[in-house]
Amino acid sequence: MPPRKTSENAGSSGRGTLGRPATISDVARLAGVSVGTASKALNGRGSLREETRRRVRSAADELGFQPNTAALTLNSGRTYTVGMITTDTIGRFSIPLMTGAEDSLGAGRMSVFLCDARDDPIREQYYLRTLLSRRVDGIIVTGRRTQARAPIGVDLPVPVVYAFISSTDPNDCSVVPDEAGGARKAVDHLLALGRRRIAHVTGPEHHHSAAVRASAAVERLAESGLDLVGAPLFGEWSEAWGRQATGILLGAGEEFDAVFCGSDQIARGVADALRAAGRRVPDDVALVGFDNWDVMALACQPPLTSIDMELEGLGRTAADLLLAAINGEPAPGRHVSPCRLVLRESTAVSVLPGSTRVEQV
Amino acid sequence: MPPRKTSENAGSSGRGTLGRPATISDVARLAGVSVGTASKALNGRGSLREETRRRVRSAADELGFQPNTAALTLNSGRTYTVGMITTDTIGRFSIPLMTGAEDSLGAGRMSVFLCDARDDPIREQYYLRTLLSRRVDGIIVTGRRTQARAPIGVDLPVPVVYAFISSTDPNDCSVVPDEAGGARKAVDHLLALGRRRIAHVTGPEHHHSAAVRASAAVERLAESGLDLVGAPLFGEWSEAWGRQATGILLGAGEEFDAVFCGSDQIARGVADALRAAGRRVPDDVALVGFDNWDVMALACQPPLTSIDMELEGLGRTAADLLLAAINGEPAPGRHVSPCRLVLRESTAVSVLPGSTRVEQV
DNA sequence: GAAAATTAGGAAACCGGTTGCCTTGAGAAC
DNA sequence: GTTCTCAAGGCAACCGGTTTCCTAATTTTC
Repeated sequence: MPPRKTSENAGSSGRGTLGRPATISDVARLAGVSVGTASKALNGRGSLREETRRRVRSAADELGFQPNTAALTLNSGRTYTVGMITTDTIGRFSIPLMTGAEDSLGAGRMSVFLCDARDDPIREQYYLRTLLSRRVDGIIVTGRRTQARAPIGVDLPVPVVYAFISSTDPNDCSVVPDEAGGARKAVDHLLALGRRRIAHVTGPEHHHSAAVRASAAVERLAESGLDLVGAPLFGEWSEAWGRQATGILLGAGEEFDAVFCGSDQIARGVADALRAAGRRVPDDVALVGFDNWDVMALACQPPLTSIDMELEGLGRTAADLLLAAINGEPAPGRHVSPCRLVLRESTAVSVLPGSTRVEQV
Repeated sequence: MPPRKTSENAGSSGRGTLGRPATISDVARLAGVSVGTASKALNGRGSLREETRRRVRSAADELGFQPNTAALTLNSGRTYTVGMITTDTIGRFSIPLMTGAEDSLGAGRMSVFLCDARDDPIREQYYLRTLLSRRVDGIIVTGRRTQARAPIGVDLPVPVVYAFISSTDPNDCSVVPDEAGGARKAVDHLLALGRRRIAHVTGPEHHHSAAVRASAAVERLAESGLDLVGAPLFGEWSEAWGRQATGILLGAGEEFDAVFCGSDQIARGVADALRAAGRRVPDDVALVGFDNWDVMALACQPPLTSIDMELEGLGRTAADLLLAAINGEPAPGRHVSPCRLVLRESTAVSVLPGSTRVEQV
């Protein structure tokens, strides 16, 4: 019985290295078995002689056979792919989140579709449709702000996990940093150092993170019967604002021995302005930042004690929750994950320059 | 003639919104036509009555039908997907590259697989196999350093474009910034300001970018019959090194009226140290950085003139070249794309504070 | 030596689309 | 009334795998 198509397989040369990738038919033909048998041999199914399996395997090796994922998807229904949508531009916060998520997913042999929606709802919906059309197994939604946002879609056919940002629908699964807890840790630390006159400089009042961190700080002080020095100074997330706010603090005449800042950039501005004004950090004024952004915290003079939101861990957690949901074990609700205090010279008088210590909390 | 499978479609409710996504069979059934006809109706093929097309389209809308990409892939051979491998961890340089690439690719209705190889050759090869198994239409390789690297694979069945980094194989397609040209622009600018005693502080001597930028600067000065003040100061890519190098320069006793720095971080360190030493920027010493990293350049006192490598444009170019190669028009070789000088106060005496001007070059 | 049990591997359906070819039916031409 | 034309749409092959079912050959059993 001659093979039906004699046209293409006249020469057996070069199929594996050149031209189109090898298919399982190529493997089967080379091994002298049927396609079904080849499939069984490669997947350890069916009942085959060991010698046959070996022959098929070596044929596959020779041709560099890699199963076509589209075909696998078509009859398993699974794509082993998840979509990751950053609702706003990929930036400093998204990177560790993505890295962490990619880490967990890669270990689970999942691939990641990257979508950058750039704060544009239309792009967001476009990407959502694209991902659904590609039948991703799940979706991770991230963003630059922790503030809750409207769900990206309702009744979606795949599980969705929100990372860093959260969904306004309490039944959605969100993973967020415990910013309030982080702020409390910062104040705790300053209090433990014996500082009692603590000021707070942070970002815009309408910014969720600024508001949460500020009120947590105030609350923690109140628990110790203390007040903030002045009101929280709301401004921008910039060094320039840090410098400016320091001027305001110094000009107000009220003494202060510590400043808790809403971001490392602000803290750095404060540090520069304090130094320019002749105040020593940490001797006269202890300083704590937020974000633990290495570029800022380490370049600051002196290096900055800061709160780390552990974004990479957050990304991993989000991915793990998504994998669980894909496997039929969803964990709806807000999952809050703790922040970590990172000690550096800006609060520790006796630490050697350049060293970094992490407090166990 | 009753339908063969009566089991599943007893109730017509909810198919579109719940359960598994609608297939073209669902659409065909609802519209009362065959699957083939439904396909033709939705794609504008074949010869059908307009009324039939409308009926099918509205059935598709009602069910929220999105064609299964795996099925499309299977018979077109194309996945409309490209892989993006960052050879080292996703970072500050990768982001604009990715954003730019994603921009061009998204416009071409391609999706992007993100792979973070973290400087690990094993991860790199793992991801490469994964991408090939998924039959991506092409691959973009990026990295943190511009230095040429060994090709990620040989005789790959899909086109590859290297962005920012380049391949040691001159037949591969690479897109790289013209760092030497950027350095020349920086020196040009300082010379145009009348500065003649220019120093250079930069990163590690063994780092490709540091070496290229330094020798281009020296060369440009030589063309004007000038020498650098002292030798290039090679160190680290950090603010601390910028401060330290400034100390060296000041201590050497040789006068200088400008410093060209290998990075914005270094430049910022230099600016801080100069100010601490009582030298005014730009009046006494003009300062040019490299990278145009907004966080550094804008927070610097005064804001920093810098060289922008236009990474987002680079990413777009890489994506465009990849798309061209996918469509059968490869453009092998190194493609060098120009840098841009961004003017700020650190070199421009009469510029209003806070404003940014871009020189046309 | 014949019937039963076991094993190895092939044939074909299926996943969800696309497309070439063929059939059907209606209107036009004679 | 019969043949020809052409539009409309159905049928089935195909893409590349997996899996179920079945057949053929071998071995076991009595």
